[in-house]
Amino acid sequence: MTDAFRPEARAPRGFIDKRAADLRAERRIVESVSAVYERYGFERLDTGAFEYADALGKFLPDADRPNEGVFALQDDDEQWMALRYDLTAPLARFAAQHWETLPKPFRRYAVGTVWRNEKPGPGRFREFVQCDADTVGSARPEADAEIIAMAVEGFAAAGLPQNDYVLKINSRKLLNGLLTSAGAVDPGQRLAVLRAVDKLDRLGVEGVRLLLGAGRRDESGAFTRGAELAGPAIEAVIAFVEAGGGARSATLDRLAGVIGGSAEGDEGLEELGRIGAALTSLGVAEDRAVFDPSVVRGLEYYTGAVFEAELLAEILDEKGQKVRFGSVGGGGRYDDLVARFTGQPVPATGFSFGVSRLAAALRASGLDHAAEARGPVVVIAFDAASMGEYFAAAAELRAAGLPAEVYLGASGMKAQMKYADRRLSPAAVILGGDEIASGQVTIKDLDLGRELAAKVADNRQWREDRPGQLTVARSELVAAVRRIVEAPR
RNA sequence: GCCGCCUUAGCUCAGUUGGUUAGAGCGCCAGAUUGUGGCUCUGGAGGUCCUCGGUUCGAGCCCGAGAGGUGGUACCA
Repeated sequence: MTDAFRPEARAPRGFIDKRAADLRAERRIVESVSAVYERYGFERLDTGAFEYADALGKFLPDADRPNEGVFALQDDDEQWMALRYDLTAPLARFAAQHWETLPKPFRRYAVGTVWRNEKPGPGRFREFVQCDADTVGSARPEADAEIIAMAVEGFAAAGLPQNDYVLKINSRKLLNGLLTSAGAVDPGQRLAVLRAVDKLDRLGVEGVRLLLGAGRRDESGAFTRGAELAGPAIEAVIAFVEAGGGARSATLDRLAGVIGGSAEGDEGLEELGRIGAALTSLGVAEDRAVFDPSVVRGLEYYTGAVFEAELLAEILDEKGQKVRFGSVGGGGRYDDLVARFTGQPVPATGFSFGVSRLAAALRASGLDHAAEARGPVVVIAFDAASMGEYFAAAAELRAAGLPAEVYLGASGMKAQMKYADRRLSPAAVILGGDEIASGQVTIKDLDLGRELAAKVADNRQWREDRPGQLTVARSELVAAVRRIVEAPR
């Protein structure tokens, strides 16, 4: 027995345990965002956690395992399945599968857990919750505008103060036009330029300039290769990324000056113009949704407008260090995703709330006003012979809608009071021999007691005062407890 | 993946040039208080000093390798 195997009690990294308070915060976000989506006429869709790996587009032609980044396993028919890494790819699969019978455009929202097999960080998990809305089957820029408006409304509904978030909007078409006019034709070089542009907020203009040219060495000594653009081309790209800021129409005017002329760029400008007009009609404030030419987003499937939601409030960790949470939501237009399955191009656009990251950020920034989860009313258990009395009292409270439980541990009364205190119970119900004999019940208001205790230093007096305690007729139990539970704290 | 830093009690950490039985604060449990959560006092439990190997009479401390964590960077569909 001495050599018995003892597993270490720990969760895999990036997988976190969420307790009542965390879950309440997440649920509050999900419920408010879902309500916004439904108000805009989106219907809910749930799909399974697993998809075939090829449906996720995560199958390397030469590898016998799906690519890094997903959690994959082989079914008993040897097909590779993978846990979904977002809610968009499953939607594309669903839309392709049911395209003939769906009402089009198909407007759906989805709430669900997604999994990514990558290195975790602050606010970055390997299992997290997203809340998506997508319109499949509309190429109108107004569809994008509506998605953006919902995102802005969603953040407000989730409880973020007006000035703590912003939605940044850009278009892949602008970026493509820029790349062409900058003379970047090689796909690898185009990719390098996009990645450099994406880092503007983190590295600043000088860092981006280095990455567009020869490359950059960071403070840890690691070297990142640059895009090797020529000098004038670098300045053109810099002028482009710096054209953001201010009112939407002003940004568009500046961008037109920088990249006007290329066919794709002009197309992007026209679409952004229509998105801007629609945002104004929808009542989206100029400073909540802005055009920002440095937004790139992931590199794979976006084909037009791209959106990214950013928290503006500075967030400090327990040690007072600044924490970078990254974007708390993003999306864009992906016109080719459904075509992967059907061969027919289907225009689509959507946005995804990073619910878990947003909850973590709210928590870290103290914006999470949710009260700590209250425990139930605790019925103190004195002796086994009277268990019936305790359970009857708990049942009465429950029937009246008041959460209640009988203490089921083995400890004495003192420990039971401590237990109720730790559970943040509003009240303890004391049904000892004396009370039962006299047809009464003693109820202790734990909040009130806590308050009164602050003024009492002497232990004897504290014990004799029994602060916050009252004894009533047994028949008054529910009414008396209700008064305590419903009293304003 | 690459670079840096870190790893001692549940948590935060101290631990002298390598030298008996590895400590503190907080937390936890119990008692003072036969039926009362706070405060105070007293007592108690709790440790493969990350792992493996090496050097040494002797290693928490020195050396090597590995693992885990963390920060940056890369990637992020």
